[in-house]
Amino acid sequence: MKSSNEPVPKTSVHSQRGQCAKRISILEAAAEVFCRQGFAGASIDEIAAEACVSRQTVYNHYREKENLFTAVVEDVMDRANAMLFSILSTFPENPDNLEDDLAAFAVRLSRNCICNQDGKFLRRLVQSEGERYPHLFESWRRHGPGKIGTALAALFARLAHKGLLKIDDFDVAARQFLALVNADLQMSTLFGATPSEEELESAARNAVRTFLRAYAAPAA
Amino acid sequence: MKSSNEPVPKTSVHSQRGQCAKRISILEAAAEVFCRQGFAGASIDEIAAEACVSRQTVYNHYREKENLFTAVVEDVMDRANAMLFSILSTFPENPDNLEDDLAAFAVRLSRNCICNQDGKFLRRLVQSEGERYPHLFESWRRHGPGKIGTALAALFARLAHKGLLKIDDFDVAARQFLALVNADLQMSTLFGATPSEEELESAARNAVRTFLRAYAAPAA
DNA sequence: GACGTTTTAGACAATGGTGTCTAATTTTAC
DNA sequence: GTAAAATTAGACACCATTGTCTAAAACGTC
Repeated sequence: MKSSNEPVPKTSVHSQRGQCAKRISILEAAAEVFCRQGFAGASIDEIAAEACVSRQTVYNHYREKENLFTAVVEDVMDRANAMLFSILSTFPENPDNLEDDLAAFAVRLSRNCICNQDGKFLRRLVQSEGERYPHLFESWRRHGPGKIGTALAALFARLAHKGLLKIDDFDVAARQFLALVNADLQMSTLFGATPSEEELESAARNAVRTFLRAYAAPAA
Repeated sequence: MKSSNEPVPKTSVHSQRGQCAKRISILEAAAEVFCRQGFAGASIDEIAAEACVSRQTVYNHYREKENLFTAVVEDVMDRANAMLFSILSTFPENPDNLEDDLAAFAVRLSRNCICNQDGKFLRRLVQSEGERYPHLFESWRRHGPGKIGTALAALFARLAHKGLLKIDDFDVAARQFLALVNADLQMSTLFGATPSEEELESAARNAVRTFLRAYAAPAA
C-alpha cells in the first residue's frame, strides 16, 4: 500500500491514542478518496465503503467531513515528515563518491517522498484545497515544499563545509536540487503515474549531473 | 480546430462561431470558478452569477456541466499556447548577452505563462482533474508541461548550434531550465499568490546563473 | 413597429450528499 | 458469561445541485 521498501515507521497516526484498526482504516481510505476526488468530490459513503466500515462509524470517529479531512492531512504530513528524516539520515557522513551518493539519495527521495502515495496526496491537495484551508498546509509551505527544503539546505551546508560543494546560497541550491530531480518526473507525477525504477534513476542522474556541474567545488 | 477569421476577441474562444459577449463571459467566469472550486465543487449557479447571466443561458450555450468544463479547458489551453509562442518569438535572434537575455526571457515566461491566471488554472486542473479527464489534458502532457518543453528545446538547440551553449540532451536541458525557473516560485505559486516583479526577477537570475554554470559553452 | 431570437426568472423533479437517530448486533473487557 | 462499548444497517430530514420546462421580457433586425 505504501510502496516503500525503506526503513520506515508504519502508519503513524498523529496524536490520537486508542487507535483501533478501524480508525486507521478510515484514515487510509479517506486519504485515497480525498486524493482521487478532492474534498468536494469525495463522499463519506465512498470512504466508508473503501474502509470496509459503516458510515456511522466514520461519523463516530470524526465528527464531520471537514474534521476527517484535516485529520487525514495531518496524518499524511506526519508520515511524510518521518519518512523524510529517515531518508536524510541515510546520507553518508563522509561520501566517497559525491555524484553516486547524491544520485542514490535523489532516487530514495523521489521514490519515497515525491512519487509515493503521500507525496502525490500532498501535492494534489495543497494545489486544489490549499487556498481553501490555508491554516492546514501552512507548515507545509512554511518550510518550502514540505520541510524538505530546509533539511536539504542543511545537508548541502555540511557538504560545502567539507569542501565538496561550492555554494553561495544554500536555500536556493536546495530548492534547485529538488526542482532538478522533479524536472524529469513532472510529466509522470502530474498525470498520476508512478515512474519506474529506471525512470527514477535516470531522472536522478540527470539532476545530479547538472547540479554538480553548477555547484561542485573545483578540483583541488 | 477551424480557426474562424472573424475579428478575434481579446479572449480567444477556441472553435465556436457566434461568439456573443455572453458566451465569452460564461467561459471566463467558469474558468474562475472551476479553478477556485475544482470541477465537483463548482456550481452552475455560481458560474452564472459570476458571468452576470441566468443559469438557463449557461445551459443554452453548453449543454451540461461537463461540456462547459471541457470548453473552458480547451479555451485556456489555446490562449496559453498563443501566449507561449508570442513569448518565444521575443528571444533575440543573435543574443548579445546570453545571461541577460535568458533572464529576461525567463521573467517573461514565468510572468505570462506560469504565474498568470491561465497557468495557475492549468496547473491546478491538470493536477486535480487530470486523471478523471485524461483525454482533455493529453495534448498538455504530451508535449511536456504545456508544449513549453519542446519549444524550449528547439531554442536551446539553436543556441547550441551558434556555439553559445554546450548541451548533450536538449529536452533534458529544457525541462531543467523550466524546473529551475520554477524552483523559487513554487512556494508562491502553489499557495496561489502571484509573485511580485522582484521575485520573478530574482528567481530568473538564480535559475539562469545555475543553468549557465552547467550549460554555458566554455569561453572560446 | 413587427417578428424571430435570445435571455430571463422561477418553478420543478430527480438525484445525491451530509449529518442524525434508532434499534439490533457484534466485539471487547472483565 | 455478562455487561459495556463499539459497530452496523437502515431510515430520516435537510439541503444543494443538476438539468428541464414555461411564460414573460428584452433584444436586434428589417
